[in-house]
Amino acid sequence: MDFYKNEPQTLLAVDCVILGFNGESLEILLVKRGIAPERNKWSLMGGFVHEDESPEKAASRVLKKLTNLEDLYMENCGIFGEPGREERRVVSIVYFALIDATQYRHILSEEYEAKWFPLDKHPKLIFDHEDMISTAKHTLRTKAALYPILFELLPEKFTIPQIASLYECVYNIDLDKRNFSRKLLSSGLLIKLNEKDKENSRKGAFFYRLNMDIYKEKIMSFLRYLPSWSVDES
Amino acid sequence: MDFYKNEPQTLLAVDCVILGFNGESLEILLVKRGIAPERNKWSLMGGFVHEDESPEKAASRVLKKLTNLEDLYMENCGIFGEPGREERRVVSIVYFALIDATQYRHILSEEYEAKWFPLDKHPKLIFDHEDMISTAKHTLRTKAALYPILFELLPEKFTIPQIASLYECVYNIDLDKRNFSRKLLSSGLLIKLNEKDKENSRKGAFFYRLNMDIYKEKIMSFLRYLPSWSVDES
DNA sequence: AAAATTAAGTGTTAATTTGACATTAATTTT
DNA sequence: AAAATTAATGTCAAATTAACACTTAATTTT
Repeated sequence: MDFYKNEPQTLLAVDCVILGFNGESLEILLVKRGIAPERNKWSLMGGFVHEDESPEKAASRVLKKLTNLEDLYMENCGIFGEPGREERRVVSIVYFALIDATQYRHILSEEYEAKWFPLDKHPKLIFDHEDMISTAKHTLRTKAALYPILFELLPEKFTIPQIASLYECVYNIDLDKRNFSRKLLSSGLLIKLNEKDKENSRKGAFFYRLNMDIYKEKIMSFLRYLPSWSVDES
Repeated sequence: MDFYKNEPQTLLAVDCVILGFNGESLEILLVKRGIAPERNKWSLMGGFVHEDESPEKAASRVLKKLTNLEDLYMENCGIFGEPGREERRVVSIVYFALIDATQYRHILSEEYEAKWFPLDKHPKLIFDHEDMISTAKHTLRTKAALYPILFELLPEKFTIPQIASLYECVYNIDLDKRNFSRKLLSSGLLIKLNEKDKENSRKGAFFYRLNMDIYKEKIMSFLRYLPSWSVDES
């Protein structure tokens, strides 16, 4: 049986807001668009959803094609489907992806003309891609307020000053590093390594890595208006 | 010019997880499906996205058709597009909607066979609609941990015991009402009215309403790892 | 080689917030 | 009028936070 015969079909695309952190500031990976319309203009990396794949899968595929990376942290952060947002009706599902800064420099596929830009100072983009970035930023902030996802932007081994400046970037604030460090350490989320990062300071800062068990536990653990104990996560 | 000529098209649908609160527990509004396949089985209210509307618009339309309510609080909470989730390939965008319990009883459209069920004890649903409810619950919890959206489930005038039991429901916990009340009042979010709810207790509890200015201010104001002051929300 | 410099990391303390519990207050029912 | 019920306020010790000072480990300059 063939159902829904008279229902309208639509073009379905994904667009990726690919974010990285260079230790100083957030960056976004943009590409020069390869197809018409708006060919050769800067845009988010995107693509159409194939017939045999989910949108999420499509986003992974597109990301892999550009960066050669798999299993990136990725999350849906909006759906753009206003009629008229492109010449032809296309509903676009937007994902943001977080990439570890230290790996990405050399992995870009040759196939695309791609470039990292400062997140707050990038070229004009096609269609409503600027709005997509805005919602991605917002989702990132909301999510990172509850879940320790910003670690996805850092290498496996990172220092506390690194995390601090990452949080400062994302929320556009100044942190008291001393209090921040103490708070972070008391969470039990970090495991101290016997090794220092000498790149960024004379004294050098100890490397840490994530305690994945605690990482998973921490999810949903800081709910406002609620006592912090025992939230049933079913 | 006609772009994207050779790209595949797909059926795009919306499904709505409609939640209400009856003072005691959360409820979900389900409908008996009107079309094949799976006709006459219980399901989420849904519909196809028309050619001239955005998915969000489609969800509003579908919601209005069922409840006659407009401007409901509504939020995307997932995209279900695995090939094989239905007989035919359909990508479904899921929204959850929050409805004020005191209004909804008499507004249901005659056109649909719809019924409120306890959220934790509802009939089996078609396709992957159960999963949709799970993600809706999860999104609700995450969102409500940062934003005071649960008020959307209450009437304009509400009492503190009402909010407390709502939070108890959503997070499946017991609250110390005394501490909860103190915390809530100190947020400045509530404006005390000169009127009591006598329905639910002998003494009666004072009604409050939301201070919308503070409500908007509160957004993003309780960030873990960050000092609570001055988060630039641009 | 000593002194200056830089940024990391640890301490200290007062103020605030939280959690646990007790009491008082307003109303209806008996 | 007493009993029952639930709202609302109060108390206090413990925990957490914010603000600030100091020490430490290394490198660079003199």
